[in-house]
Amino acid sequence: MVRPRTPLLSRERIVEVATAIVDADGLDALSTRRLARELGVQAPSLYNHFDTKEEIVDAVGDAIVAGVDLSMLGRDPWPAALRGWARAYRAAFRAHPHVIPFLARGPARRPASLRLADAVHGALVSAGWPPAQATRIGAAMRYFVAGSALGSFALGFVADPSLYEADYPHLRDAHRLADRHSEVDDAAFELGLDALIDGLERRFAALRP
Amino acid sequence: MVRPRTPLLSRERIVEVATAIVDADGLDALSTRRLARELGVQAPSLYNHFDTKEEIVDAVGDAIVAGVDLSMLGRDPWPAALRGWARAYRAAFRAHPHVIPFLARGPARRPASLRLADAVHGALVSAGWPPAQATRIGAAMRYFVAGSALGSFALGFVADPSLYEADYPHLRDAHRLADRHSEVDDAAFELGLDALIDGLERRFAALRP
DNA sequence: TTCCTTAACTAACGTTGTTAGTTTCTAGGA
DNA sequence: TCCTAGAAACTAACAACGTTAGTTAAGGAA
Repeated sequence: MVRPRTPLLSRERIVEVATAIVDADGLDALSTRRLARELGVQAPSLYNHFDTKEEIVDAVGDAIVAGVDLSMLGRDPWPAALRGWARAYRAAFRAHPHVIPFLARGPARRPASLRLADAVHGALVSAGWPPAQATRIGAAMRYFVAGSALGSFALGFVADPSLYEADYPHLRDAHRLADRHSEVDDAAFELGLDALIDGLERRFAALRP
Repeated sequence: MVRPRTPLLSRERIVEVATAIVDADGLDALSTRRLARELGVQAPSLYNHFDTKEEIVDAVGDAIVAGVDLSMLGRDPWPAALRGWARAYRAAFRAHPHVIPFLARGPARRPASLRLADAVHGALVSAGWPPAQATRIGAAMRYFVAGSALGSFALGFVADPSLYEADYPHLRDAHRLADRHSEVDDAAFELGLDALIDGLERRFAALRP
């Protein structure tokens, strides 16, 4: 087949199918050949729309970040805004867990990630935080949210009690974590988020004595 | 060459050279053929000692986690212990930055990671935290530390001012972050860590009114 | 109409992780 | 001491990977 009447591919369609593959089977499952096959096309055709495979993954990441709600930033008081944004950010990540190690590399030149960083920093500065502090807060929040979305803490433990009994006495009940993993992870996220913002509020209060 | 008098390879030597390659040139540079070449051997010989390449990277990761100092846990008061442990954990990660995307990928099934989780949980419980809360704190701390080690926040930004000027007004000075990245990341880590532990201490105080 | 660009193709290259099968040496038991 | 099992290296090869080169025909502009 050559040059069809109406194009078979578009950047949008490629990104869409690539996201589906990554969500279903992980980042490693995304090969140019499989992506092309699911698009009804041969692999090299992708290079008419993207220069490299990495550029495709970049676009997938950007599409995900673009879905994060930022409306609370600059509207709500900064602690509530930060809390709401962190929840929205985490929710977007958890919907596509396989992409996180990639996203965690930073905003690079992805417009949606830059827009997000811009909104967070802007909200903090206009709330009264000194710019240098606002940068640190944005970074610290990203650390926490990315880490929490990265992988389940609770699912890291096996459901087999005998693994822990002998060698890890304090993990005696760890085998129960796998069953309640989303509950445990959610509670840990909320606790950490509360504690973090609590600590920031105290620092904010100390700013203007 | 066949079956030499004294073995050319050992798990230790393989892990050692693999770590050196990854530290020098990144995870992608670690191929079985290059690893074998630097060990003076052919690639398939590695499979006499490890079943898959992933197992080799796993062993590299475990060796790194095994190097984290845990001595403060159960010795120092819990806030100081938590702070010291988080710093040691992050320092171990930052000494081998290229391995982190991998460590971040998989859950903690490695013995060194289990030993670490055991020590953290034990220290919190014997300090007086209810076990359920201790689990959440351990998780939240891991989120933060893993996220902070995962990738530099500051290095995520490009050193080219023109990228930000037009579209991202609050990121006007973001192009300067790359130069001072370790300073920025260190300060963000310390701020977040302080705020987090601060918040936890308030919750601890509220535990026994 | 002519002509450049676009978007598909086929074929191929060099690398990758891994397996199969072979050879030779070592270690342990009879 | 001899025999055997298995360990540890090898060579050869496979399928899959990302990517490039070169080809072809349709679309759009002049």
